[in-house]
Amino acid sequence: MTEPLMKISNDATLQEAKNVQEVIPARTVGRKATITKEELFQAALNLIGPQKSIASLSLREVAREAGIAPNSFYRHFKDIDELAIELIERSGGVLRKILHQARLKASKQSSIIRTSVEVFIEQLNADEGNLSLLLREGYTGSNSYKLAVERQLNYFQQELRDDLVRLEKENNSNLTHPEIVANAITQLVFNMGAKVIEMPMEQRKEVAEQTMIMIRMILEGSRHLGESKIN
Amino acid sequence: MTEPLMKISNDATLQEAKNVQEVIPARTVGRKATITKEELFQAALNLIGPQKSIASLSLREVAREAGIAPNSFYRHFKDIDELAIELIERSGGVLRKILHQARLKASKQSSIIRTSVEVFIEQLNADEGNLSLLLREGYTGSNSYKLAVERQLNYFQQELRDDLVRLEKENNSNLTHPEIVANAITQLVFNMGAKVIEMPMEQRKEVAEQTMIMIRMILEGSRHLGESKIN
DNA sequence: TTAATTATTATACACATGTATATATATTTG
DNA sequence: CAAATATATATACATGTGTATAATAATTAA
Repeated sequence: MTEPLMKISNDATLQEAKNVQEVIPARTVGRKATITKEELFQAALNLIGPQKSIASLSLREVAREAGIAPNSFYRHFKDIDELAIELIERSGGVLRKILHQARLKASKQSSIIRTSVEVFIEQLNADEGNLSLLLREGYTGSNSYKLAVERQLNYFQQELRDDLVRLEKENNSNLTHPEIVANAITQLVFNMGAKVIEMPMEQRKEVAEQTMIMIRMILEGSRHLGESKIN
Repeated sequence: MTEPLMKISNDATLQEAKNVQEVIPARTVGRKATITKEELFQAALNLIGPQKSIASLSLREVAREAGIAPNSFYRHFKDIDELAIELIERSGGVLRKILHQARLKASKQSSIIRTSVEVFIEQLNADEGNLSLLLREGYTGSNSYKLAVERQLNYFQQELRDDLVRLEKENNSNLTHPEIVANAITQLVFNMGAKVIEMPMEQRKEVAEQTMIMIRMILEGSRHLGESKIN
């Protein structure tokens, strides 16, 4: 990044406006925003694909896609990075909501697995943007991206853990290390998502079935590790 | 252009030192190469870190790091992409060799897990470049990067599978779906690697222990799924 | 309406990139 | 030794980038 050669001294108004806008979305004066954050999010999501990560997005690209002048971008985000972080959080929220609902519907344990994995894959079809974003940015990009993704995965993991414990109690079974179980499942499911994202439908099914077997292994293993203190 | 303060021009010793290069192309005429592919690999590895992926490497950056003029790059690779693919393959090879040796030393099953995971982490300390490369490029970047990484993980997975089957036979145990088991373990271990890469040592230990528990769950689960056809 | 206010765009600049072309230099062959 | 030739560098250019500064247009308060 290039350093500004000279700082402007008399645009305090500009900064003021930005802060106000961030805290109080209801402006009382001035021109109405003709472009919203949401539109910029969408533009970014359109551009991000299997090939393109957030890190490789340029401000000008996003602006172009959104149909605005490059500089207008600054009215909404300080940076591409700032947009990225907010986008990750948005995507995580959307996703968790959907998956949690899916798990709520499942009452028996066998179907919690199937339902979760299947909903996950469906979601992949419906809205690739959100997911592929999360899947990728956890591994590449700046530290702050990773932290943002990790936060989302932690939410997911914790909710899964609670569901698992509840279901096991209902079934009079007993998991050892439920957090670790939830962690492992989260990893495998998200990995599956990343892998599957560019596959045709038939192949997706197959990978999904394999992932379900893995999950069953983990659950079974977790129950048995408790019994027979091996290794 | 003021960049190259240091030239390598006639530094034959340096080239000699890096002479691990397998096959010498045996030119018969013309000027001797003063810079090798290996040096370009190293330059790239130096630059790639937790923050920087191959995709974000520029040709000029690599050339700068290697101490050569930008255009000299073309003598060895057509592209940054071409370098990337070869680098991925190189890294995969290095890594598999090390891990396979670790597994050979293990005779009992309990220690195959521990040994593999620990060697993996050690390797992370010693040579972050190779590993972080593989860990990242599987999820971002062009399709060809992903394919290259997938190829390496498949090798790894297959070797692991064979080892597991052999060990289970020796122990008179019996795994169901050994390929799936190997697949799951591979995913978890590589994920762990990616996560652990920026952690301090103490924390690494802890994550490693958790991963071992996951692996044990999978192995236990795999044995028991065979017995009691549930779900 | 008019003036004030502010979002958007236009223009401009310094810099980094990939690479085409030309040139210099080191090494081997004759 | 000199000629041949492979390799490295120098120079240059079109293009893309982030962003500073100035101008324009839309909206609201007066």
